[in-house]
Amino acid sequence: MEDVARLAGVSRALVSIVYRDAPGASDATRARVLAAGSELGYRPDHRARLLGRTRTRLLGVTFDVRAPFHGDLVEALYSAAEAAGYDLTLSAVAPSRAEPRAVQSLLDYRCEALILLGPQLSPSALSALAESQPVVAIGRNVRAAGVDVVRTDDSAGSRLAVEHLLSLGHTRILHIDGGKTPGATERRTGYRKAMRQAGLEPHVQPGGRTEADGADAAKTFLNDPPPVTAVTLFNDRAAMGFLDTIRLSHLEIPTDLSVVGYDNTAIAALSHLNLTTIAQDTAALATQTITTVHARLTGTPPTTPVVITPTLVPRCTTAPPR
Amino acid sequence: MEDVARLAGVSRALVSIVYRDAPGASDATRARVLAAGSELGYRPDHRARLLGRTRTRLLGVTFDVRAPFHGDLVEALYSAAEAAGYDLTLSAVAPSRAEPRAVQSLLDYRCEALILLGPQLSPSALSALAESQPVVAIGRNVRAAGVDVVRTDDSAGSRLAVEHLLSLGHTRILHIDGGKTPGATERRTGYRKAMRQAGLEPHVQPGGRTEADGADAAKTFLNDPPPVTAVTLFNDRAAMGFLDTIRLSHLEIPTDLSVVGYDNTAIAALSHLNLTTIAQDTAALATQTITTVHARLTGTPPTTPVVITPTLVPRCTTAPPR
DNA sequence: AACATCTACTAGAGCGCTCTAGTCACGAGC
DNA sequence: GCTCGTGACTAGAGCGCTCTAGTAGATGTT
Repeated sequence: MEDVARLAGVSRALVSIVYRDAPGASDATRARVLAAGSELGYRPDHRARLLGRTRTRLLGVTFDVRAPFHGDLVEALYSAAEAAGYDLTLSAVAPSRAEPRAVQSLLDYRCEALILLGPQLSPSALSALAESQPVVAIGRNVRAAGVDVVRTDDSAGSRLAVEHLLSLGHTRILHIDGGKTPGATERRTGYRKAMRQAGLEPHVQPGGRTEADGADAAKTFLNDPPPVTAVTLFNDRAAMGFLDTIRLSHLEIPTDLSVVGYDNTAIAALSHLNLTTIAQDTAALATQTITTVHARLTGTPPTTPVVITPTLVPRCTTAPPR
Repeated sequence: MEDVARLAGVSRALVSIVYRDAPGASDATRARVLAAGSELGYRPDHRARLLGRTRTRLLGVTFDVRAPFHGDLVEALYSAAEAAGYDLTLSAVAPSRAEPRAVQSLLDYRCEALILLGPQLSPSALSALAESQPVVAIGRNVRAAGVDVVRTDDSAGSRLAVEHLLSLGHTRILHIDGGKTPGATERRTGYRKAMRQAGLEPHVQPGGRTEADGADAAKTFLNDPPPVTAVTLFNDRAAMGFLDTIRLSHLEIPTDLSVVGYDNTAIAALSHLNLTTIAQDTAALATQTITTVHARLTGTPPTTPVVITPTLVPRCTTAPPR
């Protein structure tokens, strides 16, 4: 910076002004400084820049490197953050890198706020984090003091799935749940409510959130087939594993069995899978998250939980029962 | 920091010493400072800490948020970096966030080096980046001045796949390639060489790197089935799309057709897919990458490309031809 | 007793920026 | 001619650390 200032024949402060696009420099000087800067290959040091400010405009995000849905969400968050003038720093959660570790590394970078995708931390751990900075949990309906929640209305999502199947003429519908995964409870109870409201008996089979869980569920299913004509699963990943295993049996999809996923991940849309699913509105989740964070940071206590309405994406794994 | 120093009755410098685990403080004082620190919830500001140092020990990583293999690699990189005393900062590449953008944001954070997973940038763009800091490309065999390469021996990987199929008795083997994806050329030519060496005629069908590409390839394949008994695909994702579509046809896997993937992603191992595949050694790729970066940063010019040998993971999608 | 050598600690500069509080020159207004 | 305002620019402190140089006191050495 010093060098740029010298080359342009101005003070360091003016270089700062020019690079911040702040008022207080004539067009001629501005051009001269920028020319000097690019000649020397100068780029302002982002960290030093933040050091002096109270506001860093840096948001920390934890995500699961293995969850395709998290990938979609991260992408949406980048756009939403940029639009609001925030910067994102990512920290991955993986089998060998637990969530507390991922969070700690974000804290070291003095993020202004923490955005946690489907956090598995206990409510008390989340509250403790929320004491030092705003914390937003996406996709998990957690009640923890000081923690804001932005999520999809999973109960409504399950209802959409059930109603879609009802409208096709199904009456015996099974739900294979997500176990303890964030959101699983809501999707399960949403299914139960929708079934009861239609005067039908709900049936829930334990499942999980990975392809392997879905495949296992399919084996259990095939082993002693319950008298159902349709299945709703916790998410697309599980649905994928389920479908793959079912295809190896004599059952035809959707003729013998209709299947509905959840999340509308990129994979569900693939022509060969063509999975009927419930779409979470990632763009809305992302912008609402940033809005919430911004409100917290600027002193206005935000009203959460923010609940986004999902939509049904009918594709080819659902049809009227035989 | 000031507050901690005051509470512990010492100078700021001593607090620094204690938190850096540097010599020069008595055990008693050390304990007192740490107690004061935790009472006040003090955590050193990572950014400010790096500011004064020439070495930041911060490595920037770009990865594709949609590629499961990148997820595996990121995880391995975290461990390798930590073991060598480096810190990682991630920057995602996504449809709405192109690679140059991801790289720029890393540069703003003054990373000591850039680690690019399967970069799509041109050699000249890569060289330009390498002028200001070390650049390592993982998984793409690119020749660009100053750019180090750490990759799997993809040619050997393809050979492994072909030899595995030969040993089962296959002679008519098709390769569905990865188009312009990094690594595709090596896998394609490796296949061709192995076939010719066995006195067989290579057959290559254009493909791609996503599930959709694999599914499309399967449609083309089924439309006018070539007289082959086995198929090797560019990667597991394409293999997955391919398999899903093939399963809808009359063809049985592996009885009528053997299929080999590439990458050994978590999905390939799932019981329902059970895909025979070529495993890239992510741990080795990661540690070699960190070693290379470290060598560059400490002045020793590293010898690259570093080429890691892949291994065959036989599972249930390959069998002797009918 | 005089000096060297440790250990435990502190003062203060410096990292690369931004920000506040100026200075200075020029022109407008009365 | 005097003030006042304004645009263009600068000096210097400060952000939260680390690092160098140095002090004070205890211990060892001859």
